[in-house]
Amino acid sequence: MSSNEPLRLPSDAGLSKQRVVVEAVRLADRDGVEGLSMRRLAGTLGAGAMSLYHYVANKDELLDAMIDVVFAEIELPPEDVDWQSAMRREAESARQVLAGHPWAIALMESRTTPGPANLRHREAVTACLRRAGFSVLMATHANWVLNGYVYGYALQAASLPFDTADELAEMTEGVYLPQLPPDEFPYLNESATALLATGYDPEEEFIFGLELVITALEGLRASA
Amino acid sequence: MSSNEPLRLPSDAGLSKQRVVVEAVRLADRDGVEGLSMRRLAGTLGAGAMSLYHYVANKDELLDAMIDVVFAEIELPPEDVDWQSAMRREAESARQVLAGHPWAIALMESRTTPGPANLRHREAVTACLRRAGFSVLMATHANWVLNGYVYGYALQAASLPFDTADELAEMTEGVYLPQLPPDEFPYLNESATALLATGYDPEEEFIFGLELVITALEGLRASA
DNA sequence: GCGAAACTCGTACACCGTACGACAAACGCC
DNA sequence: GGCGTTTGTCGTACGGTGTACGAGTTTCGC
Repeated sequence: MSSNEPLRLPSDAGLSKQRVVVEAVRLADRDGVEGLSMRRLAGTLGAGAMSLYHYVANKDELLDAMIDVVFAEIELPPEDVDWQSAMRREAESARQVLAGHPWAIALMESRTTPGPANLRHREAVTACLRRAGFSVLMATHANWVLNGYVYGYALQAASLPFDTADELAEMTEGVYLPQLPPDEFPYLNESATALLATGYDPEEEFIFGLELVITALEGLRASA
Repeated sequence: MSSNEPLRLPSDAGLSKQRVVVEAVRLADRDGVEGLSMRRLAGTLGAGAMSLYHYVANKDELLDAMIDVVFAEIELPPEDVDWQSAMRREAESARQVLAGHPWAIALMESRTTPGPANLRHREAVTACLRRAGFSVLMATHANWVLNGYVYGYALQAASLPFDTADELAEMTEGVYLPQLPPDEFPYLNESATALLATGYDPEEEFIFGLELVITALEGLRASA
């Protein structure tokens, strides 16, 4: 290096916790969370590795902050519609966001302290349910079921190595079906074959389960 | 080290892929997956680190195998009962197993190729549903919903830093409630307070959602 | 008995998170 | 202006990681 001036990269305007975390999210989106190292992150920010520690206590705190950035991207349930529409919107938004940051799902397991965006989000969902007439207990149940379904769906979707229906068709034909001989896996074979013929839309699949859950919850809205 | 003989630890009877993977699971259960290193694993097996690579191509393959060991622990749905009872048993077993290996949930996201135990399991579940009268399409839907709920519940449960109702009460009173001032989080505060008063059983919570889903699916059993 | 295969593992390399402390720039205050 | 202090940067170093490589040993088939 030639001089002692900061040597900023193109879009650089000084570091900040915000900038560090956002860039970390971008890096994780591109290379996965296992490709995210303090040195590489610092590199893309045009800084030395140790400079990051001025904005983040350690890598764990960085990961926590990244998760909260992801939560902040999820739409809050709108307040001017019935609870079912509100939950649909919120859940679909969550699905999309988690699909865009697949690493976030795996990270959620190990980070135990919810960030501010997470809390704000839970508050808004709980508020929506309570105002719709759910009891405190039933709102807690509903929260568990809805979140469970959304996270679980995202987890399953993230572990599928394709994004589009075409890719799925290719994989099914070329990789999955050959692994499912009809004598050993008759039913899975049948499913895969049918799925190949019918086509398949992950968003539709999500909505199916979501409607199922929402409808079932509506039946319990007035219960204790 | 005094001599050139293998120097086996107590319960040692030679290495094998089985032994390596099972010990890895035990280590992950104790120290979490981030505490699982090839060197430490080799250490507990009384072997050199590089010896493991004779049974496992690399760490990723080890992780895949560990996941499949976990899947193998989950009960298959019994064949001699109605589909609802069978799914209840299977889901409850899955919940227990995943609660016992919390690291497995986070690992599932990144490992994209299902192991043999996983496949066998999916086959058995699909068989159960098909025999109960679900159409191919509806069985696929049901699989997604059920798995989604179970995984999502396990994910949420794993990210809670306590296991017993007592610990939860302590945490709620000492840590959570103080973070939920009534003016900023009125509804979460209300929930936490109620939860503290009523007590709380994670297994009951799980069963609530499970029954909800199973009942809703029963209504679609005869649909296309 | 001997060649080959199966198995073990010491060393080395590139990379990781981060403790420590040296350094420079910016700021508050006289 | 000067000058202490705080704020921010980062080079170096340490102990860890996964694993490539190859040398060593044991076991097995003939």
